[in-house]
Amino acid sequence: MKRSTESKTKRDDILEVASRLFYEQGYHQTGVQQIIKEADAAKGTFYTFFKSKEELGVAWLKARHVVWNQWLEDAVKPKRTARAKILAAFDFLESWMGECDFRGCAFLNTLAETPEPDSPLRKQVREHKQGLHDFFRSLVNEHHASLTAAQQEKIATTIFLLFEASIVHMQNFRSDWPLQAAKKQVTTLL
Amino acid sequence: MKRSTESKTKRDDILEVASRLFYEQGYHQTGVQQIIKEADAAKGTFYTFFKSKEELGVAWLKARHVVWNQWLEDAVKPKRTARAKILAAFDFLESWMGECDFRGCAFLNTLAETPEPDSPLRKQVREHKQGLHDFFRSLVNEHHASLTAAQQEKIATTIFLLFEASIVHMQNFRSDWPLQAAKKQVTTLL
Amino acid sequence: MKRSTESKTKRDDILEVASRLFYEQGYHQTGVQQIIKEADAAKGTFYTFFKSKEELGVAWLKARHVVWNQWLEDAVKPKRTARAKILAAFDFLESWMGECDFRGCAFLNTLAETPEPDSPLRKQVREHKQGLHDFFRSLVNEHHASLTAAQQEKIATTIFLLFEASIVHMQNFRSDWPLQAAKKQVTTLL
Amino acid sequence: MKRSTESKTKRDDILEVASRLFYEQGYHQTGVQQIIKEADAAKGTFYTFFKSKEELGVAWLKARHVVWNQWLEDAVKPKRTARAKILAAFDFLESWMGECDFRGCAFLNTLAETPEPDSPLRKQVREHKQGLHDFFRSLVNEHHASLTAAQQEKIATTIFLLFEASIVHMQNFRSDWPLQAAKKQVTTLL
DNA sequence: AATGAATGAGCCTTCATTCAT
DNA sequence: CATGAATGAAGGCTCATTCAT
Repeated sequence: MKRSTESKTKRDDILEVASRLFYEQGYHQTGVQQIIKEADAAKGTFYTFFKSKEELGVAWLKARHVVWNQWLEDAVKPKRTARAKILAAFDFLESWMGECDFRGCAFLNTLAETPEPDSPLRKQVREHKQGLHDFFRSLVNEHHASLTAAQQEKIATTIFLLFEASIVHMQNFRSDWPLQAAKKQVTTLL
Repeated sequence: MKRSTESKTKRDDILEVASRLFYEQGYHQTGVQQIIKEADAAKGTFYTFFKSKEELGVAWLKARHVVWNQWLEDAVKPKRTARAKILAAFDFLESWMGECDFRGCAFLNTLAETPEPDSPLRKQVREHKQGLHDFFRSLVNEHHASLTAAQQEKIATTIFLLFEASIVHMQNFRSDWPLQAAKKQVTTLL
Repeated sequence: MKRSTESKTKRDDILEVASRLFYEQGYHQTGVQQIIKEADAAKGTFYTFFKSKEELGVAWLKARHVVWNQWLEDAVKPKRTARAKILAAFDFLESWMGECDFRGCAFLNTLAETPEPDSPLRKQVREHKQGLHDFFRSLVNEHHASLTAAQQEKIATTIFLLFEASIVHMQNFRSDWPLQAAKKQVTTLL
Repeated sequence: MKRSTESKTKRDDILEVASRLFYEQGYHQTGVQQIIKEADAAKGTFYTFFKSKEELGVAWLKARHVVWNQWLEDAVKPKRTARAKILAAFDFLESWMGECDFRGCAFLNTLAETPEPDSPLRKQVREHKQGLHDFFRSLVNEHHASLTAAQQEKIATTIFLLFEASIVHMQNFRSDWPLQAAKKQVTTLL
């Protein structure tokens, strides 16, 4: 029996539960005990699969990276033009925030929780955000193909920053006005 | 012995030490034990002054609000025009980030660490950020006096969001390119 | 101004609050902090009047002794015969138990809480119960004047024990059936 | 290594030590720290086996219930008649009190220490005492088979109450006179 | 007479991790 | 693979008491 296709392993259970809890409660506020309890696993089982809590944290962010990017891609795929894709990214933000358990960006939250800049967790955060920045950059380059590289970069980064700050302040104020303002501004820039 | 004029009270010691540790390590990662140890205080002394760790957290953010706003005001005061004041705010960000122990924004970090939206900590965060938003709004209103309210609001919020995201990603990437891009964009908007 | 007649001293406040809390929560479960807080007194004030928590405990039991005996006497006084007085004592138990905050006998509870037999608290308990035993003894002697001393003693002690166990098990079962059974038995004995 | 047959588990150590300390010092006066120290266990080990101190308290009372009932049964078993069994119960009391560390009834002490009537601890107390009441009731019914139910009940409850108060006041006065008086009275009733 | 800062041991509980089975 | 007993430091907080003012 190949587990990968037919059934979920205990490792998957743990990762799944941890992902939910890390996101909802924060990485440091979530204990290994709670994770294994909700995943119905034993202490030892946990450490069979993960060398440490931090390694689980990294696995979480790696999986989250894939999942979140898929969400973004799914939202953007239907659109034809680069401009429409960028705006669709902001629309995605709106629908994401509509979820009942919106707690902002898992990566930014982890960044804030993790002082040590060289920690494995922080590396995942940087990689993920690098990727998002690149995402906007290539779309802007496509849309504003005639602009200079410096001009393109300014616009791409602006959009990236507006996107990021929208997430943060929707989390903060529990309202979508930051997103609406950002979207308007982005429209102007394109 | 009049403590108010001659010497620091133990309460001040505790708050001072806690402010440093909360900022450097995060609120939840910092234990009461570490605080009192570094403040050279007894357990009981802590709870003579603060009903709970959370209350200390609130005291920290309240003090931080005052201190940080003073930094901003000091940076902005020398400038005459509203436009110059806004740009000076971004310059302040640059010098702030230059500090060896830059760990981003205490308020945004606390936001990320604190899932419960109605927690006293989160209230402090909202108040502080509301104030910063207002700060940019009034300067934009002054500078762009002839624009419609809606246009003013869009610009003010954009600047606010760029400011915020700059902090977050300077913390994330440990580099000032987010700030430079933001500043360029803000210059364009004014 | 004589405080004793005109106004309550802080000492009285403390003793009054402590009496309530000791009875409701138990002696050991009640902290000095809670007492002074509810009595609106300072730490130092507490120790001005009471050398220690234990001394306050003794003061509480001494006062309780007086108050409780007064209750009993008030209940018994209207009756003319010794027999009626004894039965009135059991009736008093019934009305006492009817109080919303009935928590059994302060003295027996303190006995149970206090392992050290020679503690000042335990001494108060013994004195109080000695007095109650004497109370029943003299009434039985009066009622059964013609019996031998040994016979009198057996009856008096039986009544005393039934009285005591009634209190304990009304506290335990939160019902008055122990009292009703005891009263019936006592009626038979007289 | 099969623990169940060969050696005592740490859980047993903890429960055993706790049982002694809870009885000797009282439930609330005994800290988890002291228990694990005397049981030579780690903090975490304690909470591997018991969800909370209260749960340990309940486990203690449950075990005590079994043990104590066994003592009683052993004392009563040799006797043939119901009457003799009842008197043997009081004799058991006497030998029990002779133990050097007599501290009264664990259940009654816990009752006195625990204000909250619906606490799990209080439930154990009620169950245990219910059982003891039943014990006397069935013996009285057997002995006084010809009496009415009401008469039986009065006698059974009287005996139960005399039994209980004997324990309490042997603990209080550190003497067996309460027991002797109770026994004499019980003899009269049978 | 009264204040409240200061102490440090102790409260119950959770932490991340190891390891023998 | 999987279990769960075992560890000991640390979590936030309360305890009874002292003492300088």
